[in-house]
Parts: sequence; structure tokens; C-alpha cells
Amino acid sequence: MPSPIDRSLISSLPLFAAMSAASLDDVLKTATSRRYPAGTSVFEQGQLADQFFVLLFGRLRVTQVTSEGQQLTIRMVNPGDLFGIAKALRRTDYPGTATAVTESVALSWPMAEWSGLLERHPALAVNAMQTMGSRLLEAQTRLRELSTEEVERRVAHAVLRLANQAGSKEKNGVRIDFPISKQDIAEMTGTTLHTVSRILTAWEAAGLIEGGRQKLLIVDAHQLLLIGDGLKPGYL
Amino acid sequence: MPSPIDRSLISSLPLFAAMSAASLDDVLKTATSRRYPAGTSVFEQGQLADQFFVLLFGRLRVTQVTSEGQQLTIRMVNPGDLFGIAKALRRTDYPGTATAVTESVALSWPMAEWSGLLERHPALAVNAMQTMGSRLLEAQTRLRELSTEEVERRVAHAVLRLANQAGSKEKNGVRIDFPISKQDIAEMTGTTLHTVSRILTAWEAAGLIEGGRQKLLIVDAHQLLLIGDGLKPGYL
DNA sequence: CGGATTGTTGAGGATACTCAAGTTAGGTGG
DNA sequence: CCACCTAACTTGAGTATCCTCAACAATCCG
Repeated sequence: MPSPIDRSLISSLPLFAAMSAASLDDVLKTATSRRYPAGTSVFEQGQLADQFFVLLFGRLRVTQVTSEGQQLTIRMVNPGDLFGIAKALRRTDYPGTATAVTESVALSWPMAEWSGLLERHPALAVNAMQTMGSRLLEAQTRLRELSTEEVERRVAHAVLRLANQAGSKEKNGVRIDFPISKQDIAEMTGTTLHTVSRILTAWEAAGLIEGGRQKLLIVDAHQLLLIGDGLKPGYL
Repeated sequence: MPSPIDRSLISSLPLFAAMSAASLDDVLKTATSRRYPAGTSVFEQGQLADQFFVLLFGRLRVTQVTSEGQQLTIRMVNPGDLFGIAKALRRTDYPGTATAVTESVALSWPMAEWSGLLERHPALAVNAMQTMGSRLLEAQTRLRELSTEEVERRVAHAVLRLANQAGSKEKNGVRIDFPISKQDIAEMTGTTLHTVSRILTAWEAAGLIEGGRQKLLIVDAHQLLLIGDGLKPGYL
């Protein structure tokens, strides 16, 4: 039988905020923890959605493949995030694929527990709703960017978002602390890796970032903010 | 004092499904109904979000204006829909403007009631979460379209979505039963009214639709589906 | 019957895509 | 430890889509 999961692992997560120790224990009773090596998938697009998850450590990418075979990145999953909640979207299958980009650990629950947990723990329902709210807001932000902004601005916004969500401070700037390719950035911004490559090369020449194979260091976030605002000023 | 609102107005809405008569009465106690003539706004972007709403009759358009002054349409609000739930997005102001495109009637509640209502009526919380789920899913669909599809396909998808949400059957096809301009369609698909005009003119010549000033009749939905799928076949 | 809003259509041009060829970096196995 | 192989990336050239600018036409409303 699996060893019990300790409260301390989740008690500090916003999702479980304002919940009593007893509630946390109840929640954990039906939870399973599992490790996902980098590159492995937690679930795949189209698969029967029989579980939902919370990421404890690591980083995941959620992608979709269109009927024409084009891939796009829906979002990154950061530690503490709820993911794979197909039931909340009234779906029985997962609409995307979740892949570990670094070694990750996630808790999972049987999807059948979803309704019951929300009913027994109203605080959890409120927190889950806020999670969905944030995601809706982010989706709308990206929609606005895609409809109104040119590629360079969108890439600037995507890079800044990554820095906020997954940046760790270094002496020369902010490091995106998981492997990220130009292709990934292209899939997040609705462009091609060629265009991303050209843009990042120009930024690097101007000293705004430092690139590298699947590496990204933001040196001058302020300039990127300006680019994101459409003021493409003197970085030449 | 305002006259009480009758249960029957809301009891059939999915949002209030599975709620007892007593619950419905409790919900309606703090509700106010109001009429919005076509063209008037229910709330405006940036305004303090002190109320949330349910649309009873009519049709609203929710738009955002970017810092550069470009407008885009976030979504259409149909009868039965919950809207203006800034609190669920953890915002204190409305992120967009809601405008009546036809004469509309909406119920409103003080935003302060939001948490209390959800706590007192778990079924409402579940339904509200599903509402947010649907919206998230639609936002993701539009994101996918914007990142991967060309303009004509996006317009086809937008028109078909409109037909599903607000179409009424006529003898020649499906009528969008509220005034919709090319500019509106452009704002829904991230393009310009010029491009929309050209596309719709071509479709009309091929007999797929019938246009007109702020009018739209879908004649051949099947062909539009094909166009949406990227098979731009023989409509020439 | 005017004025305003909405829609049409053309010409020109820019952004960013496709196609193509090559280079660099990293991992793997001998 | 070096050679090789693959995945990631770079860079160039040509071009398509769609935007911008512009002028005009049609429709609606008062």
C-alpha cells in the first residue's frame, strides 16, 4: 500500500489555503503522488480523463495538436498549479497533452472525487474557481495579444510571462529555469521558430537577452516591456 | 420598493439547475432586474465591479479596448449567461465593456453577495464553475484558431459559432438574429473590416451566405464547415 | 432629404511565412 | 576521449497573405 502523503507538502499551496488540518487529511486520503521524468507525459490529448492533478515540483507544458498536425502550447504548469481538470470543462477526455519539461512530481486524484471534494470542502471550490479565473484571464490576454499585436511584441510578452512564472534571479538577469526551445516560444506566440530565432538574435545583439540552446536569460526586462508596449525604441 | 422577481424567470436556466424553490427565492431576494435599450452599456471597462449579472433576454457584446485604442470582441452574451463576474477573476474592476446589441433585460446582484450565494448554494457554485469552464474552453478554441488558421477559416468559424449561439432557422438558412456588422466580425476574428467584407462578398457570390447591412444569413453551413476545416474547395 | 454610419473595392506594400541550406551544440557509443 | 549523429538553431531569398490607405457607394435614420 502507498505510504501516506504528508500535509506539509500541500498546506502552503494557495489552492489549499484556509483549509483545516482535518480537511487536508481528507483531501489527501484519495491522493497518489508520482514522479515524471523529463520528457514523459502525465496525460495525452484525447485520452479518457480519469484523474486530475496538482503539480508539486517541476514544470509541465500543456500542448494541443491541431487536426492539421500543428502543435501549440496552451500553457505552462508551475508548482502548485491544478491541471487536468477536464471535468470542470465538462469534458470526458483531456483536451491537451501534459509533458514534463523537467523532472516533476504531481499528486493525482480519481476524477470521480472531483465533485465530492468540492462539496465537502467549500474553500477548495472557491480556490479552484479562482484558479479557473486566472486561467481565463490569461487566455483573454493572449487572445488580445494575438489579435492586435505584431509578432515581436507577442514574443516579448511571452518571454516576460515566462520570467514571471518561472524566472530565477542570476547576477546578469533572470534565468528561465527550465529548457525552452525557440520552437516552444513559437508555439506559445503563434509564429514560427524561424521568426523567433531572428527576433531573439536581434535582441541578443542589443544586449536585452542571452540565448543559447534551450536556454534563455533576460538581461534587460525593462526594454522588453517597452517592446511589449509597442514602443520599439532605440535598441539599435 | 421593487416588485419581487418571479422564480419562473430563472428556474429554467442551466445556471440555476437543481436548485430548490426556497433556494431560488433566497437568490432572488438580492436581485434587481433592469432593462437595457439597444446600444446602451451594462458596465464599462475599468469601472468598479460592484455588481454581477445574468442576462434574461436580448444579446450583449463584451469588448475590450487596447491601450492603442484597438477594439476587440471578447464574447457575445446570450440569454441565460452569467456575466460581469469580475470577482471570480480576482479583479475589482470590469476588464471589458458590456453593450446591449438588442434590447436586453438582465438581473443583477451586488458583487458582495457573490461569495455568500456560492457558499449557501453549492449547486450554484458547481454551475458557475461549469460556466467558467465553457468560457475557458471557448477561449482556448479561439486561441488555437488565431495561432494556426488563416483569416478566411477564422471568419468561417466565427460565423458558425454565431449561428449556433444566436441563429434562428429561416426558410433559406439560419439567420443571425441580432444586428452584426463586418466591423464586429473583424473584432471577433482579429482582422479588419476590409478583409471581412472581401471574404463575405466572395461567399455571397458563391451562394454560401446572404449579407446586408448588419445582416447575415447562413445559407450553406456545410460549405462553411469545409472552409473552416481548411478545405477551401470548389466554391468558385 | 441630408448626414452619418456601414460597406465596397482597388492599389500598394509590409510583415512574417515557406522553402532551403547550412551551422552549432550536445549526447552517445566506440 | 574523440567521432559521429541528431536535434536545435541560424540565416538567406522569395513570396503570400493581409494590412493600410484611399475613394466611393449604399443604406438607414431622423
